[in-house]
Amino acid sequence: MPELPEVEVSRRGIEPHLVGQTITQIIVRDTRLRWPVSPELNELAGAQILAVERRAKYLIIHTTQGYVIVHLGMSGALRVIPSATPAVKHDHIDLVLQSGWSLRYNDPRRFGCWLYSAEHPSSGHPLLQGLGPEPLTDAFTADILYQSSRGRQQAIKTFIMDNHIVVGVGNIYANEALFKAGIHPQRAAGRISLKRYQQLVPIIKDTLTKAIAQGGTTLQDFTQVDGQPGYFKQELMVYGRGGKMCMVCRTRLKEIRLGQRSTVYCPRCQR
DNA sequence: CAACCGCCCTGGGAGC
DNA sequence: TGCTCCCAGGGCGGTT
Repeated sequence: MPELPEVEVSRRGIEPHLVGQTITQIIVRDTRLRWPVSPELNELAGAQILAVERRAKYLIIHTTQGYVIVHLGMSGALRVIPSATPAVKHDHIDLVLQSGWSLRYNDPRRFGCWLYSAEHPSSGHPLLQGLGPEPLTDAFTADILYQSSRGRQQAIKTFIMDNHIVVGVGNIYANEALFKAGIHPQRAAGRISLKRYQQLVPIIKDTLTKAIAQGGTTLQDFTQVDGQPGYFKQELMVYGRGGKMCMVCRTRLKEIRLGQRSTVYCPRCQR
């Protein structure tokens, strides 16, 4: 399940294969993604790819004829493969390149999207409006979290997963970061001190950075663009370990549901 | 506005 | 072995 690290790993994987290439053809085998695949994509044949950017969990492919917004949803994966490679089940879209290679999108659950935007989507596209800061930039600070949380009763876990507050922190990394910071996931965001936010913010950055370096977290679906799994799963301290022993204090980890999401924490280490 | 909940979807695992 | 049920969850949109 792609969160920010997995999307960034995908971006880094596809970028060198895409930038400078001319698109010779777009093959859309199934238009039924989260929203119907933009028909305008068919007109990108002949366009040259200028850059592959990431904003939150969106990838933005810059071309000489507009922009493509790609979201991997829950189960989307991008691979770069020789163009003649036969398509398998759930291979919904190919971006065929002049190099003889294609960018191929596979998405069993079809929660992802491929949308066309004539203008850069950061300036006006509804999907990218109102997003919070990127967690791996200097714009994401303890002060921001502290200020925007004052007066809020919302649990800290759903608070840091809210894209209006900070983007890209999904369920896996929210669980992991709160464990490392020793913060109980149900604690009201508005009742956490600046000092604790000053501990939490570097931990979030560190967790995401480390996950990127490991190639992301592979649970079922995610693979890097060469098909290799990510290795961050080995680093997980709480996610997917409900009922097992805390790796730090050997207390049994608790599992609850918070905002419809499975939440695992150590009742002793996290207060 | 804050907070919550339903929904979209398929594969995989558990249970019978 | 094969069926049914349930769960995974990002993020939009609707409701309280």
